[in-house]
Amino acid sequence: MKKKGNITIHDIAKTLNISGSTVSRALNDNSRISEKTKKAVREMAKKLGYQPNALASNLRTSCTNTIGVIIPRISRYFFSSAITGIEELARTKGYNVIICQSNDQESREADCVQTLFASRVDGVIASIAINTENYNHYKTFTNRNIPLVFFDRVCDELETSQVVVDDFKGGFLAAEHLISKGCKRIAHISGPQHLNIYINRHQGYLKALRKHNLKVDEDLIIESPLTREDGMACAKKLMESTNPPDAIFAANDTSALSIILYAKRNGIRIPEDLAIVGFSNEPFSEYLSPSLTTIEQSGLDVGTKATELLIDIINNKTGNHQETIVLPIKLIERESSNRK
Amino acid sequence: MKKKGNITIHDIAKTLNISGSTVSRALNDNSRISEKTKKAVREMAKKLGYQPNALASNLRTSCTNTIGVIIPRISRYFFSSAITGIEELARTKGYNVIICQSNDQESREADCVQTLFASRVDGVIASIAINTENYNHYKTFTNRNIPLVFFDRVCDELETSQVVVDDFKGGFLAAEHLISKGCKRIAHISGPQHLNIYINRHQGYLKALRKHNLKVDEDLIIESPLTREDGMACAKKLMESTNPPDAIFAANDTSALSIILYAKRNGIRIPEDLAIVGFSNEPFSEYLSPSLTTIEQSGLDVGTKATELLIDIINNKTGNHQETIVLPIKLIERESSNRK
DNA sequence: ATCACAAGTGCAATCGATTATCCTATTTTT
DNA sequence: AAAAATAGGATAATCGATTGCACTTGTGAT
Repeated sequence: MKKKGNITIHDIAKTLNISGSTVSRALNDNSRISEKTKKAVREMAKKLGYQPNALASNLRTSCTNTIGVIIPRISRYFFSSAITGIEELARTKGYNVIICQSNDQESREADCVQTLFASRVDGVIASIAINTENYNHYKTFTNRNIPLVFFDRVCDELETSQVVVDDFKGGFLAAEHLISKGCKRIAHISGPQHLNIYINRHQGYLKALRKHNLKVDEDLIIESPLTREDGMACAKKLMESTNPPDAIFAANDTSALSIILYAKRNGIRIPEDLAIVGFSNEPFSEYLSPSLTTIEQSGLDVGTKATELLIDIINNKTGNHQETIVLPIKLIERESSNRK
Repeated sequence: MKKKGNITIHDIAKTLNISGSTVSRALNDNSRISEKTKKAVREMAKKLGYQPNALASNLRTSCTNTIGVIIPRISRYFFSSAITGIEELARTKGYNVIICQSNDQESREADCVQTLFASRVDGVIASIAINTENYNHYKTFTNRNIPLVFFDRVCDELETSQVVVDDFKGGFLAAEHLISKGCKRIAHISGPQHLNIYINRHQGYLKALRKHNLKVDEDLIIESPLTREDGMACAKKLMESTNPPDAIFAANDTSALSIILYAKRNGIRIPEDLAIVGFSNEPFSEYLSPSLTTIEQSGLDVGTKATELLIDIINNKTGNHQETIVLPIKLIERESSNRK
């Protein structure tokens, strides 16, 4: 039995004594319906409190007007602002957004893929979990021609479009900035080297050193998962070595924070003894003491751009979609690197 | 636009030479189907790569296994961790989650309601936009018997279940803590007084003052939208008055942050001249200089609890659902109030 | 008048899964 | 052995919106 309170187009049709198809067309502003009828339908729809049933529409048209998002964790500022960008644009274009968090675990990421696929999303925007090394689960989408756009942590193995920030330039600017402050032994705490973003930050760092004829000391380069804890361990390792650095470029702000904490606890002066540059401009970076010099990347812009790209592909499925968009970054100078 | 390569139960039925209904029942483990048939169906489903079409199922059963969430903004840590809690539990219970942001605007909030209703979500978890004063749009859900649970910023006008933290006690503890540190003139920067959470924090503050026989000075209580900018204005107003406070309890960490910045710029020593307590324990609060004493509230717990409640209601629609769950808070003492 | 054509609608099939109801062999009961 | 019960499965209606096709009028052209 029909649930009361749920008005369908047929209820509208009945009260106006016209057919359901006419109501449907009127509501969709089809040119074959006269203005007069459209007006009557709209008014009656409003009067009855009609709410379209997206399920029925989706089933028929087999498009859900829904975009799926897979991210490592929503509680990281960069990702939550990316989602804000995604949501904002998606909603104005008439799409819903379903968000799944991988918690940076490959298996959870595979679950997310299944969930989004079962929901028949029209397209997917994803940023890869930090420990994902096998990308096969994403083929669920590519195999079935479901548009897929990666952002930030992208994957070159799959032929998709992607949106990234200029990590290479970020690494370059960070290192060059430290060089300009007179630092000679610049360490780098790098992220997992199977992720492009960390490779690029690393490469940018190397390029700056070479450009300014500083020799690259492999002992000053550490690969790290970039957590609070590991950042602390890296700081300790670097600063207790026989020939410690006079500056550190950390591949994210979290590990830069750890370094600052370590330095404070051990009487190392920042920036006099040790200058520090991070990456991301997390909300806390501005308020640290000393405040943290870092590379700003706009999650909002990345999210917006990725959505733009995705909707483009959805609306125009033909053609080769392997665009890579690189968004600009910006060095934000603060106290942690402000040597005279 | 139809995607080919999508296997339906009828494809399975055809290859096995049985009917679609049998396949459906087999996949749903219905007792009327023999084990033998079930096994054959499962195997064929796997072999063909069958993926159920949730849309069709949802339309027929008119339940979507989807929970809608309306929050002010995802980029605030409290809300993003609430979502993490919601997602986590929802997913293990077989629900999807659709998130909408109101951006703290009433009109956007009304849009979110429409969107979620059109998606035919099975239930909704919401936290009210800061400037919402009319709650009629939420009646879209209550009128149609769609379970609704509020959290944090709740609404007493509608008869729903809610999950909040103990804001009253938080306000009380914050003020009492300042009193215990010897403060005599304790100001309060309060939030919009149409929102329960701010009323309660305010009331808790008042109770602590009365308990300890401090007279309440209305000049020391300011209502504020609690933004960065307005926090600065409040600090200025309070500290430039003829009889400035020796402590401030701010209803959120953002305005507490503003106060700290103001004090630093104006040579006011914290906590010696001015002790400060915030509310929320934002991620940055720990790293401020001085670090900020504040009230910790767990977004994760609130989200989890709200989801628990909602799923309960969904599964048991009868009965009167107006439970209010109050979760504990905790005072976190840091430097900003650490007077001898 | 006759025909072609367009505007404005209605009819009925369709999307894929679910489910009330019906049907046909077996098996069990008396 | 006849009747009843049961197992196992098939049919067809259904959810609500969309859409290809057919149909009715009215209008202008021939």
